[in-house]
Amino acid sequence: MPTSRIVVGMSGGVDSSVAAYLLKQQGHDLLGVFMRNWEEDNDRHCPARQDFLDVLAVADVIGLEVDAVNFSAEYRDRVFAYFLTELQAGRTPNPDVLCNAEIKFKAFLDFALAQGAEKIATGHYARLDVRDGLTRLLKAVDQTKDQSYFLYRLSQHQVSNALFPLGEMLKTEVRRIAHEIHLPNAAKKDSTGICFIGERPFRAFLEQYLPKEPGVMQTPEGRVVGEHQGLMYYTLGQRQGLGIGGQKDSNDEPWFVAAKEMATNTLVVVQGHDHPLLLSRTLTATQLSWISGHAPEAGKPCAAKTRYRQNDAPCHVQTLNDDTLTLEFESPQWAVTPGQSVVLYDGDICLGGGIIN
RNA sequence: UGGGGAGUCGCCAAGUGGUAAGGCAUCGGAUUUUGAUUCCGACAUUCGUAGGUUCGAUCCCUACCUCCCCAG
Repeated sequence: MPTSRIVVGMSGGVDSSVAAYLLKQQGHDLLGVFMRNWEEDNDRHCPARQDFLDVLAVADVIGLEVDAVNFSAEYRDRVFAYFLTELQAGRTPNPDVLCNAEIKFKAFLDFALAQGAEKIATGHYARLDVRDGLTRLLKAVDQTKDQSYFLYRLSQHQVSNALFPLGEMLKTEVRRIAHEIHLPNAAKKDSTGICFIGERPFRAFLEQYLPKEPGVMQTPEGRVVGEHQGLMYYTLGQRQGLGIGGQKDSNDEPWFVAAKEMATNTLVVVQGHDHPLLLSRTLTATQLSWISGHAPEAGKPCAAKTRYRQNDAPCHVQTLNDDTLTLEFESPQWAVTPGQSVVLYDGDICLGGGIIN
């Protein structure tokens, strides 16, 4: 196998560490780069520091040259600003989708190419398959870890310059390798939370940027059952945090967010997981992006995820033009939420998708 | 003020003499590169207060406090 100059993005977690190790084994000219993309005015817990130390420790074990870059300004301007704007509009954005399109596979890719790299690599669980000059994005072999959902917005240029060494592997194998070669972070817990920002109390964090705006929670019939702290703090289908206790003359079921009425600052809540207002058979999406190179044909059966880590649901494209897509599902989908991404698949092939309206 | 009813965990709610169900909420954990959803676990030595009856009371009796309804 011909060796080439590759820059691998390293987060300090096991996945990117093992990805780096595998590339190193293949004999590539490898540079590991840590991205620090979030600066906090007064950060108490600074996991980024520990993460970078982990990267250094891993690099030491596998014999890797490392560097660090900081795209905080880009992240703030291109990802976080959008995140806040969407929330203010009452929608539920997925910042990680944008983070991939704007930071990891744009700012970072540009940086790597400028360093003379041929490709960048990451620890994403997804596969790439080049065919007829087109790079196809496929689901990971480990279906439980598949992250193609987060990558659907990449362009052919972006994806054709990427490598995903873990796409064919199971997470359990990755952990095993990490232990076998004695990586210091072999047992490190998988990271969760918004990428680069991390896990933190969501409401308290957002209050720093979006002031509270309390209003009422009411049923579709108009009965007031509580008070909310601001519509931007809630997402459709949310159960936790509503604080609605037992009601007189009511059943025992929990309450869920069914809708946000921005005009009246009202949170509409319904009782029961299977309430009809939580289900929808169709959706429309805009800001379409087709990683497969072209839009799917209308009427052709495919499958779609309306939220990460959901099973693909059988559906077909009803109508489609350059900027709007309508989908119809075979069975109603739960809590289809504006701002989230809908991603279409043809089997293992990720076709692309858009932002739900 | 007179008559009636009710006071059990933050909320709803069983229990009505034998030593406090359940649900919601909440908290903790698992899962998870989006705030979820889902799953698991924790959660009233105490039943408005003070006495009394009883071997034993949340459950019976008395007084008081509070709330609701109807009269006025």
